Amino acid sequence: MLSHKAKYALKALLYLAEQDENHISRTIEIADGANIPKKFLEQILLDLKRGRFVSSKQGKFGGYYLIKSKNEITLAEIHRLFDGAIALLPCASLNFYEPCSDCKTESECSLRHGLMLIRDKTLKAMEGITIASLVNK
Amino acid sequence: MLSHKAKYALKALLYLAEQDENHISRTIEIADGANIPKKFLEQILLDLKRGRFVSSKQGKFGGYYLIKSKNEITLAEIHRLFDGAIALLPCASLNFYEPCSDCKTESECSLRHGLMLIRDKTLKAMEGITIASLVNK
DNA sequence: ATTAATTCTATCGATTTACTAGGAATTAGA
DNA sequence: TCTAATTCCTAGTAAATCGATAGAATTAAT
Repeated sequence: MLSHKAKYALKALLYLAEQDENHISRTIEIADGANIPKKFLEQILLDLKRGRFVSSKQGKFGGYYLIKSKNEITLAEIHRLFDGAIALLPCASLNFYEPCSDCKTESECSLRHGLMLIRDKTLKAMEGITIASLVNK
Repeated sequence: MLSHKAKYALKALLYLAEQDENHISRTIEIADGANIPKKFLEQILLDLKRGRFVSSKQGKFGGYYLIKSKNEITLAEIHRLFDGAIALLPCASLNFYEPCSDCKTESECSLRHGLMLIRDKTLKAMEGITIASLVNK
């Protein structure tokens, strides 16, 4: 399941994607528009900024705007940024790989092979969902 | 990601699937064989029993054994039993459906449609992974 | 009865989650 | 330069969840 953070991030990005080019959205505006607790959203937007999905203008009349094309922001990326690995176990993960601590024979985790199949399919599906694909759905 | 419980459950089922027909496995035997904390495994086996994947014989010479064919136990079922919904949000779930609380227009959650596509693909993949398919991998 | 096993209930500590609070830093306009 | 509006940053917190443990009750074979 997605965390609230990830869900809110998607909704915030969706909100930003729906605005006119060059429009700068204040946090409060996004919070109201997408029904997200404002202070919580602040943190999320900062995370999205660190992840280079959005950028911001500070001070009066400041706010946030997309810096990545809505066609290029995928569910997979947002999942990784907020909720980490897409694979079901660390030993089956590409970006968050860690060996199993409880597998007797390191390289022969009985679950790994099957879970890597799942990961590949899930990942492909998640890369197919972009912010653009969600707009006006 | 899978919880430890779900992971241990899969490993326990795998262990049981590898035993001779009619063999009854004690908890301690499974725990040692699959490297699972014994007391924790107890709970997991009880959950698996409630889920009708295994059954048990009590008392001396008691233990656990599979009552469902290893071809019919899928990753999807184990995920649902221990970790709940396979979908990324409750509003996109088949078995654990709940409406979003933060979506303005109930039936028009902006994420729902995309997440249902993911769910369908992930579910299909997870239903393809059975205990039998994992044995000797 | 004794022994060895499952079953059941309760609890614990640590971590994570979902927020909230308060204020510092930054910017623009009056 | 002052003020208002905004982002940015650091803590803190209540609740839930997770991973695991403890111990007593129950059951069955000998």
